[in-house]
Amino acid sequence: MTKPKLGIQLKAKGYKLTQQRQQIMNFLQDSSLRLSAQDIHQQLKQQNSAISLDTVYRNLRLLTEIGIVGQISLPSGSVYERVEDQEHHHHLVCVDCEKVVCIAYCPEMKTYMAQAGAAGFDVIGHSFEIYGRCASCRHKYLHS
Amino acid sequence: MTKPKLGIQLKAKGYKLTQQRQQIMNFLQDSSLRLSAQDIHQQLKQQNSAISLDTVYRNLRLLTEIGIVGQISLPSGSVYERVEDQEHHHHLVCVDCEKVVCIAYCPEMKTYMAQAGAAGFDVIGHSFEIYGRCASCRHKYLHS
DNA sequence: ATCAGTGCAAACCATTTGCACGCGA
DNA sequence: TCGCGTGCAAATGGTTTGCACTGAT
Repeated sequence: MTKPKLGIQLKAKGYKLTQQRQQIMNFLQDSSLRLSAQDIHQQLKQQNSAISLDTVYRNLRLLTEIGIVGQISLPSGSVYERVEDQEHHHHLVCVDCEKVVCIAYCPEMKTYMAQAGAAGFDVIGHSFEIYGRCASCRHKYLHS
Repeated sequence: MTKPKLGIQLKAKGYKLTQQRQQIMNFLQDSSLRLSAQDIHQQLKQQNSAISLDTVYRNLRLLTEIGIVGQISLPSGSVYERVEDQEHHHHLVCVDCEKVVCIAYCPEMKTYMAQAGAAGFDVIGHSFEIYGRCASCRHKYLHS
């Protein structure tokens, strides 16, 4: 709504706004969920807008590189979410059920960024994920 | 720093202590780095202790399930580290030359871990990488 | 002696890529 | 029109699995 239109952001980087890219972003826009490439492909198919799986992958990759979406790696593959700079956050990832929970952004992260700057690094992005077992999986785990 | 012996931990869960498992753990023990299955396989091969890649995968999986090692998913695959390893550090990764620079462990990271605990999460491991361009690559980049 | 663990090769599955055609600017 | 973007199919690469053999207890 108040953030720059997708088309603008793409054009600024020299990319075209295609139907497929629009559809993918609409999808990530609507849902606050994190979706895999396959999820997106499936669901678009059910909306009668069949776009190829390759294209979904290609565009998720592009959108990730541009910084419009964020990629989260899981043992079974990656999931994606829309990035909003204002609401930057990180994740807890359950190694059993792969549930992903957001944790609040913590200003102390800046300590790391400062070190990066001191090392002469131009920071482009960063990833931070905590892996573990969620409460319910831990319960199952202890009883097996 | 005497933690339970590997053999004991395995036996407690009904698993055997095999040469291969011992070798893999020795490896993770020694190195403070996080290694991929392939890394471990390669390096063991160079030590004249050739164990099959499948076995490395199978055992890393087992050790992860038992909670002896932590698995970290990255887009290019998984890396593993010893769980008790509190003294690990994080990295700056140059997106151009792929140079990796270590940065010191920062106690503020505990703030995140605390949040994980509050969410009922059993922390097994975490991943934190800063992506950017190193000083020399930035120079080249600006002149291309 | 038994059965979990191993090696090998083949299978799997998410993701990437080469190529020819189609569509956005 | 021009060249990026797409679809298709085939390739890739990390990881898993079926099977027969080996080794730890």
